Amino acid sequence: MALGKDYPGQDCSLSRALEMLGERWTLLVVQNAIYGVRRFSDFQVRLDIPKAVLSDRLARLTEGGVLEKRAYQASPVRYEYVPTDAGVELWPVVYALGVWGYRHIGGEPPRLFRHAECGAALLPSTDCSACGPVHPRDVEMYPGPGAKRTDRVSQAMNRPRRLLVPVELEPQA
Amino acid sequence: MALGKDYPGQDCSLSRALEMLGERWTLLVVQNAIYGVRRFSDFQVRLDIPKAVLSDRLARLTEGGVLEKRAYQASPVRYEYVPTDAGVELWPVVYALGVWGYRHIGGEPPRLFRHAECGAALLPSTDCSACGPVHPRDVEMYPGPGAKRTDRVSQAMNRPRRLLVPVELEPQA
DNA sequence: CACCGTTGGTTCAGTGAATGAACCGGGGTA
DNA sequence: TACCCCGGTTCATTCACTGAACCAACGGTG
Repeated sequence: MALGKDYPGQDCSLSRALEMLGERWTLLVVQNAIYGVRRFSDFQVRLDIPKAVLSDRLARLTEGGVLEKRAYQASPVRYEYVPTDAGVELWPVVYALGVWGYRHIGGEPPRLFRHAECGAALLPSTDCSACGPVHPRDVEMYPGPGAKRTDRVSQAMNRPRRLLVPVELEPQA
Repeated sequence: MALGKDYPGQDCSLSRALEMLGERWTLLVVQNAIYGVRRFSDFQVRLDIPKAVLSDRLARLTEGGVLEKRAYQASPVRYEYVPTDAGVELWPVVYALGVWGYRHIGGEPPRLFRHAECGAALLPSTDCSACGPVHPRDVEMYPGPGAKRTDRVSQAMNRPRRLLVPVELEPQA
């Protein structure tokens, strides 16, 4: 969406945010990063995203300070992409858009969220209905009736789990 | 972004929301509709958006139930686009993305927001720091240090005003 | 040693979408 | 009559997305 062609002349914070996040796939990558997806191949499996686009999006998000790229092993060197603080602060955006999609476009919710400390559901905002504002690390995600994907990464995410905790795959059968 | 090419196989509410809202310009159109912009030419002046794209976005948002198109006069027939309830519910999304853009990309905020009843600023969420959740119609917007646009529509929006109230232009000099 | 699998990519041709300029048509207004 | 406003449509060019093929480093297997 952006890539050299910005929203020219806009004085708006929203347009600046969309420069970074508004391209196709970008916000889905960020969402999955918050859900704990870390590795190139895991993003690819879960999103069915063309490799060239994923490569571009990860690079731009890294450059823009939303994700951090780091080697999690040497020889062979392998990379993971971890949300920065700025990335974690996109949780309200991702959640609000998801709630809107569920409410106004329909279908079953594929994932539900509750405050891990007290078990209460989140509001339409990311606040806990009992305790108020909740950091995403204290949010537990569990599968809802709309969960349909069967790839290995999605399966690993189908157990109740906290946000931001890295997804670990089962060793392959 | 979408237009026949969806996010195939995604079971996610976010991807469904992005089908409707994720194309270039779409969220900026929604934002301005919430700010009170109503007419084709006013969107165009404020956004510097190509007419063909604006036409497409307004049609898709109307079809998707985010905006309602209605004639505000006959002879000559003239149309306005007004946010539906579903459109108004995008206020938290628009606000959260704007806050993120301001915090993490920088620049001065072009607009500030306060709870009209009590005058207190909004939190990073759309809640009032004193009173809790606030409907957008009770939010007052006023220009911040980053307001730069000089077109007639932006000028008309530079007085403190409630969200959702239609922008009325001064008769031209 | 040859070969294969995994991870994390790049390259490239084809297709679809955005851009910006030109044009259009129904009414008012001078 | 001529001109302007509003709300568009059309079209050639440019740009981005897609999907398939390819690549390279390394480890493991026979």
